[in-house]
Amino acid sequence: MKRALFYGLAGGLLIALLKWIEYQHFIRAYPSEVYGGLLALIFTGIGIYLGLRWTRPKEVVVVKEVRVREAGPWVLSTGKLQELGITQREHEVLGLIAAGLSNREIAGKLFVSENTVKTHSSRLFDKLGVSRRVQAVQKAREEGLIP
Amino acid sequence: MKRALFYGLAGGLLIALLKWIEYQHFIRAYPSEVYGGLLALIFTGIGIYLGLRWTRPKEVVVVKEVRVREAGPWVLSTGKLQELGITQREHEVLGLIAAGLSNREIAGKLFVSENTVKTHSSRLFDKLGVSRRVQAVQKAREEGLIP
DNA sequence: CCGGAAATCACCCGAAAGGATGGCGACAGG
DNA sequence: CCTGTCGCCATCCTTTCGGGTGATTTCCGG
Repeated sequence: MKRALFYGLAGGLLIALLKWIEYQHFIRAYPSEVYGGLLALIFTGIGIYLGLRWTRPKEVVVVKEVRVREAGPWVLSTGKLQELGITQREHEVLGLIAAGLSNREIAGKLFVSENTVKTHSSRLFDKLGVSRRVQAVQKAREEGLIP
Repeated sequence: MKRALFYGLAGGLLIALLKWIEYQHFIRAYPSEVYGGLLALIFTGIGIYLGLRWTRPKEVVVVKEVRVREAGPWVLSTGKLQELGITQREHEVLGLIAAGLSNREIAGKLFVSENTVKTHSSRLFDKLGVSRRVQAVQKAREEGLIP
């Protein structure tokens, strides 16, 4: 729905723009240059957006130094995750919260909106039974959800 | 897989469409439209490529594992404390922050006002070179200021 | 094909946290 | 005595968080 609107608008704008240019006789003076250049720019932008959007599912792994105690390379407690009903995305957000990132930074890193990060973290806090991020990090560490 | 099929089909359809258009001599009637469409397609592709190219490095999988021999029952790094110029009170506040307490709770526990806690934590963040409490906890743990 | 889980996004609101500045009393060392 | 450090408190302002509600899209399994 939203996408349709977006494309509709973009298309409308494009057409209007072209019309205007046509009226300015630019199109007759530099037909392919102006027209093509604009198209190229606009669609390059759209391409970047689409590329980022559709390839998102590629695994996003955070560069992180894992400090291991001699007990071994730390193992994620998958059981706890399921027991608490924590989804991958939530777990991902948890990791970034523990890394000290703000919601906005997390949103940037995951290519989603800040609102999304907030819902994720809210649900996360719920499932962990905490109400602040520092507590969440503490709890998660205890439960073996993060290194 | 499903997506690949979809794109394949879409591509096929597009080509067929273009062929049909060509056949209808549309190319002669509306050259700019066809030209623009092609440009759009091409630059969308280029955009996708560029978008991926420039953002890819950010999600390269680099799991750096640093083995550290952290044997004993943890010892406070007094040196670091002095080096950073952290006072006892600030260190005390740091501990409570790491315990997941809010400024108000810390104030209650230390019998001081919330404002005082805030100045302490502010200075603490300054000395630790961070700006959020989760970061402070993380940093402090790295430096051996808290268990 | 339907229903539910998961992920996404939006908007609102109130509380918490953080930054900047300034003031005040105590106490130590030059 | 003067200066510096520390601890304490306040006020103002901005940003960040957290909670609540509702909606859409995608995908999976029955």
